[in-house]
Amino acid sequence: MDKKDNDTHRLILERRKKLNKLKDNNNFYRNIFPKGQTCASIIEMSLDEKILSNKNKEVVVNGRMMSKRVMGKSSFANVKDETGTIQFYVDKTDLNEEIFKVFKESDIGDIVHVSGHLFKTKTDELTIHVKNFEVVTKSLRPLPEKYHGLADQEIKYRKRYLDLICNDDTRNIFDIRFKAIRSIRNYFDEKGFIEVETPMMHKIPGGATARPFITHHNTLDMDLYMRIAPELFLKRLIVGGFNKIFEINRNFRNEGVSSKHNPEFTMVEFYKTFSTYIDMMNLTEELIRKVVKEVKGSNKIIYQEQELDFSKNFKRMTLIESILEFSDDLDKVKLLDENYLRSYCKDKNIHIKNYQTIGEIHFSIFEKNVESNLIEPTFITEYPIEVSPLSRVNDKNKDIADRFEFFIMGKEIANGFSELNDPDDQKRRFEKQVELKDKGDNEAMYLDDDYIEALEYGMPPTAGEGIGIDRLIMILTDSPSIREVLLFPLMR
RNA sequence: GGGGCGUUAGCUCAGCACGGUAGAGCACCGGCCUUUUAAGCCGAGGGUCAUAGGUUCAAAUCCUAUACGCCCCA
Repeated sequence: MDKKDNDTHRLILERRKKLNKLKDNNNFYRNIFPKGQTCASIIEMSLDEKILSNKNKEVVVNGRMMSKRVMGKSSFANVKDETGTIQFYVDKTDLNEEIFKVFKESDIGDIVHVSGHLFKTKTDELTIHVKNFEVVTKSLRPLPEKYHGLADQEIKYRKRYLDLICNDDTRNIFDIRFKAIRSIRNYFDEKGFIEVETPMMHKIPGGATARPFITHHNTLDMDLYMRIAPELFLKRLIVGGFNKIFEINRNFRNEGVSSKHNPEFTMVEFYKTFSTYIDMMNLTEELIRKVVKEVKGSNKIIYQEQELDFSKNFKRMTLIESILEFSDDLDKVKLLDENYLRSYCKDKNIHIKNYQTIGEIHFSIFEKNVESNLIEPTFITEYPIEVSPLSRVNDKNKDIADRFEFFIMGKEIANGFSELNDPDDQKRRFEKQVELKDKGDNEAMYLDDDYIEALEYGMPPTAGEGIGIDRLIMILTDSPSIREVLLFPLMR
C-alpha cells in the first residue's frame, strides 16, 4: 500500500466514500463520546446470573471492531479493548434504522461505541445485544488479515502499532517488560536506593569501552557525545555524598545491530558505598530471582526450549576456570606463555593485535570459547585488569580486577565491580586507554580530568553494576532477538 | 565484513527445479441469508511479481548488480 498514493488506493477510497456518505449525521472523529466499561469488567459482571438475565441492565463498551459477520438481518461482530474482546449482536429488526445503517457501513478496524444488554448465544458465548452503535473514529486502512494476522517481521518492527493491534503475544511481551522494570525499580526503592538522572549528552564520553554517537550543540558550537554509560556521573554523585543510587535509562553505542545489540538500549546502573563486588553479586542474585518470580510467577523459565531454574544458587567461577572448562585443547600449564597463547589464537581464528597483553588475550579467548556456553545464571570473576579500566585492582593479585560479569543463556546480562577510587591509579588507567586509542582501538576510553578531580576529593569505597534490561527481558519473554523486546527497534 | 534464505494483491501465501496471457484464502464491492465466531453460498473488482540491467521470439521464473529484511559466522 505504501507504493501507492495514500489517497488513491482503492481500499482507502472505499472507506473514505463511506465516511462521506454518513458524514452529515455522524462525526467519524468524535470528540465527545459515551463513556464505557472495559471488556474485562463486563465479562466479570456477567458471572452474576441476575445481570445476565436482566434486559434493562445496559453495558457500554468502546473499542476497535476486530471482526464482523453479517447474515442478513442478524449480525455478529467483536470489539476489542486493552483488557480483552467481547462479541456483540446486531438484530436489524429491533434496531433503529439509522443506527443499523451506521453498523452496515462500518468497517473492521473502526473504533466503535456499543451499548446494549448481555445475553448468551446458543454456543454459550457472552454477547452484547446492541441497542446503540456508533463509529467514534473511522479507520481508513484495512487491518492485516484476521487469521494469520501480521507476520512479516519487518512490518512488525516498523509499524509496531499494527503488530500490537493484531498480535496479543506482542502486547504480552511489553506487559512483561514494564512489569519487570517496575519490579526492579521497587527493589531498589525498598532497599533505600535513590533514583537519579544524569546527562545523556556528554562532553567526554566515558564509563564504558564503546564508540559513541556524536552530536552538535549549535549556539555553543560544541560537539557532544550521546552517553555510552552514566557511570562516571553516578560516581561523581557518590563523591557528592549519595550512599545508594540507581538510574534506569538509555545508553547509546555506535556499533552494529544484531540479535543482541540495538544502538540504544536500556540499563539499570546502581552504586552502593562501603560495598564490594561480592556484595553486588549477592544483590544481583537476589534481584534477578525476585524479578523472575514476580513477573513469571515461578522460579523456572523456558528460554528457547531450555529450562532455567533461578531458585538454585547461581554459579560462580573465575575467568581462567571458565576458559579451562570450555577449551578442551588449551594447555593449562602454558596459560601465561604469551607465544603459546598467540599461536593458539591464530589456530582458533581469534584476532589479537600485536600490542595486546596476556590479560587481553585471556579475555578474547573467554569471549570466543566461553560466553555462549554460559547457559545457567553464572557469575564470572577475576577479570584481567587491562580490560577493566574503572575497576579496583585486587589486593592480592595486581593482574586482576575486583570485577564480575553475569551471564544467562550465553548473553552478557550484567557487569559490576568494586570501584577504583584511587585518583592516581585511575589517571594511569585512563592514560593507558588513550595509548590504546592512539594505536587504533576506537572503543578505548578518553581521559576525563574532571572525573579524576572529583576522585581527588575522595570517593568512599563503593561497588557498582549495570544490568542490561533488554537482554533480561529477552530471557523473561523467550525472545530470540532484542528487537522483539524494543517497541521501536532501529531499522535501516 | 563473509555466507545462507527471503521480497508476488491491503494481509497470509502458492506459482519459480523444467521460461509461454498472474493464482488461492482472507479483506473489499454487489446479491442471498435471524445465533455466527477463520460463518456460508453466488458474482465482481483489485498486481510496475523489491529495483536496475542482461540472456531470450518470450522472464515472476534463468543470470548479474543493488536495496531492504531474517538467520548464521567474524
